[in-house]
Amino acid sequence: MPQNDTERALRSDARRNRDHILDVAERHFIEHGVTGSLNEIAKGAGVGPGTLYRHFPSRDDLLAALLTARDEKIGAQRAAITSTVSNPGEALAQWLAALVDWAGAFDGLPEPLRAAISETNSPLSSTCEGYITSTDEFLSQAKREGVARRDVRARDLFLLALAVSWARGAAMADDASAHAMSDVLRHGWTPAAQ
Amino acid sequence: MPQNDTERALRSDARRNRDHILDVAERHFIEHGVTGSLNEIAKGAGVGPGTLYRHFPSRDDLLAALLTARDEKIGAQRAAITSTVSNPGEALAQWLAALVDWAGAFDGLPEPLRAAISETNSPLSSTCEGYITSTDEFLSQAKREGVARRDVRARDLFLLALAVSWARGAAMADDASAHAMSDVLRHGWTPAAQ
Amino acid sequence: MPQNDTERALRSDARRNRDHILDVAERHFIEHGVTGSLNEIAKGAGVGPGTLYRHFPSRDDLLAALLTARDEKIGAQRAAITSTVSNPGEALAQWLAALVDWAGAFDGLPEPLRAAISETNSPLSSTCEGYITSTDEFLSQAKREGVARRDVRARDLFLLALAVSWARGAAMADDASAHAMSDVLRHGWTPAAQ
Amino acid sequence: MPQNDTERALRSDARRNRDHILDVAERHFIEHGVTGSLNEIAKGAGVGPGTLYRHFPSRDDLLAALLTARDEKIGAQRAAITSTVSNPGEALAQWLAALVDWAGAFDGLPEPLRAAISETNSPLSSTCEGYITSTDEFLSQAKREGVARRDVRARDLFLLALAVSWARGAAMADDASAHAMSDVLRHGWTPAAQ
DNA sequence: CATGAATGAGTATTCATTCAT
DNA sequence: GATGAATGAATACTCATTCAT
Repeated sequence: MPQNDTERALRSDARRNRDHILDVAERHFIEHGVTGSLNEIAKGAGVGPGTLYRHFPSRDDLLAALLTARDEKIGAQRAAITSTVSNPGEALAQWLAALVDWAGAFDGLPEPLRAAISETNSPLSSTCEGYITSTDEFLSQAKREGVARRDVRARDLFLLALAVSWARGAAMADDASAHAMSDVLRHGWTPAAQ
Repeated sequence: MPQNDTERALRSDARRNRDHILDVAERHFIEHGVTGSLNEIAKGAGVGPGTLYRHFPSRDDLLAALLTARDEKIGAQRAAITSTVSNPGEALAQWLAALVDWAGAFDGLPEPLRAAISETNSPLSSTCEGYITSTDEFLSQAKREGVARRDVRARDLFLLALAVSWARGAAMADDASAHAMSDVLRHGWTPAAQ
Repeated sequence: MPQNDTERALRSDARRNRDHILDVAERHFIEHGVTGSLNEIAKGAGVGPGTLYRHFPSRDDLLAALLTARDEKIGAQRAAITSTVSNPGEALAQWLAALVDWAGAFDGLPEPLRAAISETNSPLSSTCEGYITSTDEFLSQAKREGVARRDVRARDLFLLALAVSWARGAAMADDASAHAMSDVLRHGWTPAAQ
Repeated sequence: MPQNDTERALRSDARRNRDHILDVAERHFIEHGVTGSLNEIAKGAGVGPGTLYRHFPSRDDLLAALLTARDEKIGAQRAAITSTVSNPGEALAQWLAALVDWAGAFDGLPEPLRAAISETNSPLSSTCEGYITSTDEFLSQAKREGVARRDVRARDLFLLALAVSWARGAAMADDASAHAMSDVLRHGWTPAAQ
């Protein structure tokens, strides 16, 4: 029986399907936020909901895959910061700004990310842990140089970056606010020279 | 003594109903978060959905009423801070902490509050505006005394308080994080003595 | 006891209330069609739904009262036709046109009118019967003069007038159609000279 | 023989479901009119509301499907008229009578049909358009033979057929009226020999 | 592996009507 | 006689998830 052929075809089809689903899902999440209908995504990708479900058993799996695809981008940012920014304080600041942007990729993305921090079962957990680790590297370096407070923890900074991203999420359209909040994150609302 | 009760009821059995609905809604929101079923609340209060709808045309109306009922509490806090805390920086810090607690009354509450900031039509809008004004009073005083940065705006601080409250949400149960985030909000992650 | 005074006041209030309700209901029906919410009308008139219900136990009672108020207008039309149009065929045609307009006063009005013809219990029944009688007068005269077919009945003509009004009801915006249908009603779709 | 049945089911259990829904819907609409509850139909068919919704996204879709199933019947009537009635006037008359019957299949059916004429988006629109076209064919032929007035339009005749069907509705149960109205439609209320 | 039909609980919302005040 | 609070059945519609084909 020529199943060999069939199986190969299926595998390549599956791969193509998976990638296509991701493309469609990304567009859908950008347009409708992360709570958009999964069935709608399946329909948009030309597959049945069962196929979507097979590839991504939950919404978080889909999100995790989408974020993994973006790993490269923020990874490049991290490398660029590491290699070009000598001031560790500035480096941490830029990294946190990158995180805020990253979590703002889709409307409502901060929510499942926050949830994933507390639930080790979520497919987004490892994603978050990875970025918490990165944050810790920048933070540790900053602490060593004395430009970050010793009592600040990487996990909290990551969570705050999500929070700032969440706060931005509103139909704010106010760039000033966005910057101001990141600024408060860095310096607090107390004056630098006090 | 019983007549007193009766007279109140005579004036309006609706009053009793309304209060009862609010009680039930409060319990429901505490247990199931602000997205809990309104019909369930009506059922729990022993009234038809129409009655709930008559008193509170939208979920936000219900939330606004619930928060108004708590006005007294946070108002008292504000008064206490004003009268007992002489340091304006500390006063602002305590006020923001009170706000974070306030927005954490129900799971998911920060979300509609954030939305209400951008929509002038929401019944929660005036609630938010009131607290933004209070924040501005504390902030202005702090600026006058030079213990708050001049480029920080009350609206952004309020939004950040919501964001911290949001970040606290879920099964965080980590008090250290909660305090740490409020602390970062005040001082940033940079050392005080720089 | 000064109930005499009170009763007089109530009566005059009631009268004013009734008239005011009718005014508001007319506006409401014109804007929202005859299926518009009765409670909304009560609210608009500044009375409780119970008051509306007391004056007009059913929607049809309200419609009947509204149509009675218009009796004068169509009555005047009838008188004018009778006194100025000598040709009985033309008179019947004009009367039917007046009926079509009358039944088109509110969106959806033909529906309860049609129902009222078959139900003797409806408050609209007597209204309809009255106009059927008027139609019969015009029709009989036309028959006597040989300008109306003997096998046509007044009730059917009235019903057809309602039907034409119903057909117009759609967002037609097509005056030609409106006239054409009335014309078919008079002459049929067969040529006059055949 | 049972396999035949099974194979059909294999090809699509949905087919059986769809047909069953249509059967139930037809009975329901006949008994309760076209405004009957869709959920009730779903329940009656033993399917969830989602299944009904999947097959027929809107009430009009369901009606359109039901009418399509009757296409055959009225199509046969049209063919019979065309082939057996040589007099084009009589042919048009019979076709219009067939339309009146068709639109009277369910209580309240004329209403959505009328609405569909003005809305190009309705699933019933194409159905209506088709029958307007058929009407035009009969009408044009009649005009060519001089037995229909040249200023009568097919769309208006179709609408009038709906109107007559509408007028027949409710508990009329008066066959004489029904015939009379169709007759007026053809000849008007003026005598043939004038 | 893919399909997509089916599920069916769940939610918000409306409104004529009643009746205690 | 007036009020208006309460009723509560009823309806349309959604969507994650399953599973027979």
